[in-house]
Amino acid sequence: MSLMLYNTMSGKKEVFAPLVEDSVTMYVCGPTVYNLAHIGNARPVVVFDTLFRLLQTHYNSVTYARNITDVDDKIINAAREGDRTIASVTEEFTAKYREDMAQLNALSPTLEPCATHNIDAMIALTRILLEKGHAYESQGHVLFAVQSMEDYGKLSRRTLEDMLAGARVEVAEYKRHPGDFVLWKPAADEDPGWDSPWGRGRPGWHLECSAMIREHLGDTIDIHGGGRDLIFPHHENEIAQSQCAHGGDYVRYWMHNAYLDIDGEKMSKSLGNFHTVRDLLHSYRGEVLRFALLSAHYRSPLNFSSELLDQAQSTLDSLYSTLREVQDIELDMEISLADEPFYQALNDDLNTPVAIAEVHALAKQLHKASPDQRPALKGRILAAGNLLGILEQDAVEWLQSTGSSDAISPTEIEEQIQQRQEAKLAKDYSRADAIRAALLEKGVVLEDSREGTQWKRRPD
RNA sequence: GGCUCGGUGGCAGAGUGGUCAUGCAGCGGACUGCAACUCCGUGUACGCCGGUUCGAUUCCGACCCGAGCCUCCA
Repeated sequence: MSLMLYNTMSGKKEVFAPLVEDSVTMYVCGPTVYNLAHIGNARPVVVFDTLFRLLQTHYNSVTYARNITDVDDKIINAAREGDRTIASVTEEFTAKYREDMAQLNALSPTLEPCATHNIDAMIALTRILLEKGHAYESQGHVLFAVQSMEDYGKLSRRTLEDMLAGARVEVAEYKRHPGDFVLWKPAADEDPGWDSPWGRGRPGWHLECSAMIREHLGDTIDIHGGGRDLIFPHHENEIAQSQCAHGGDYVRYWMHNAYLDIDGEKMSKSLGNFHTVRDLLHSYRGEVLRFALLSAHYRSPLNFSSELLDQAQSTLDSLYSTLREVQDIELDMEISLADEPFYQALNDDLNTPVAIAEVHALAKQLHKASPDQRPALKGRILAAGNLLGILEQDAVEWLQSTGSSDAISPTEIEEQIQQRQEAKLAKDYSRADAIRAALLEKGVVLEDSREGTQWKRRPD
């Protein structure tokens, strides 16, 4: 089964094949650690985590790097405003970022390089670009000269002329061409900085990724991912830096996820529809957020809303209910992934909506299955869940756990169920119904079956 | 203005030149003491106008609407 991926560079789906047999390198642009991650930041994390899982079914070695940008104007500002040190800001938000992403069932990347630990590599790369005539010094800055590159703009499909035509920003006077971008800039004494051949300064944003990729993954990597907005200028400039510094291909497959809308509008602080992952986790479990993010194809815009999250919650509840039916059944994991429709969907450019539809199809089959078919179906559903990063929790726990500490306890619930059972046996249905209604009032739903009564909590 | 990309049923969201996405919600039925769960059934959905075609939501063109990028925003 071959994996098809849409490559932004070609604008087409392509058969994926790594440069080195059985070994894949993937890099995804990570956070600038100056505040909490919002739900939009979570989309690439969940998307590329799913790809990471999928790649591991194909290849023995998958190296996935996600950087931490821990030097940046915004960090400096955040530190200044909060009257705290740079390190305390970056440490706090790096830790919180990792916690939040773990809540979304995102596996840890293989590598998480920090910008500040790779300054030497950035200086080295800048030096090469200067030596090769692709960069120049000007007023303490080192700038990349876009005109020195033949095919600058090929990823975003724009020419230098297009960019000039669309320019709406004042051009800094130290630039030779308006499109030139900073590789190294001078640092004020009170700001973080490193000694370099061009004085004390710090790296430009684009330089970080180029340098860290080269340092940790090599001159050519297989997959580079991130949000659409990074295509220009960030990824375009990475290509310029890396390709001009050492020739050859920099990235073989470029992948970009679409944006999230909130209630049909762009997410922004001024519209008041800005949701941090941490905030949403107060109301929804991480798996619900993940499922919602996977409910649309990664290249389509997704309209994010509380309704979407409620739907995701209901859908997961129902899938977990299905799994609860077979919780005591031994599972059969001897499945042939290549034959699985959900696997085929994922291999078609990570078509998660179709993969999810296939999980529903399996759940439906499971409800109707004879006892001897159930272990295999359970195994197939869990295998799909494993790739999607969902359905990995204990079903009973999922259905019965609660966020609030003042909720009715399981012991009490069991007692009530017992009393209702007695009432039912005595044909005292009004009492039985009263008990059921009282439990429902407390968010507990009863489900009777021949084997007895089961319960679950429903969200408020 | 330039460059990209979209507009699918109440909501979310796949996909396709010619019977079906799928889920959530709704409605009807079965099951149930009644419910819940589950099952069965149920929606003249593809922005607008032309064109190509035996046939278009799917291809082509115009139009309307929306989004992203245009120097550090996933």
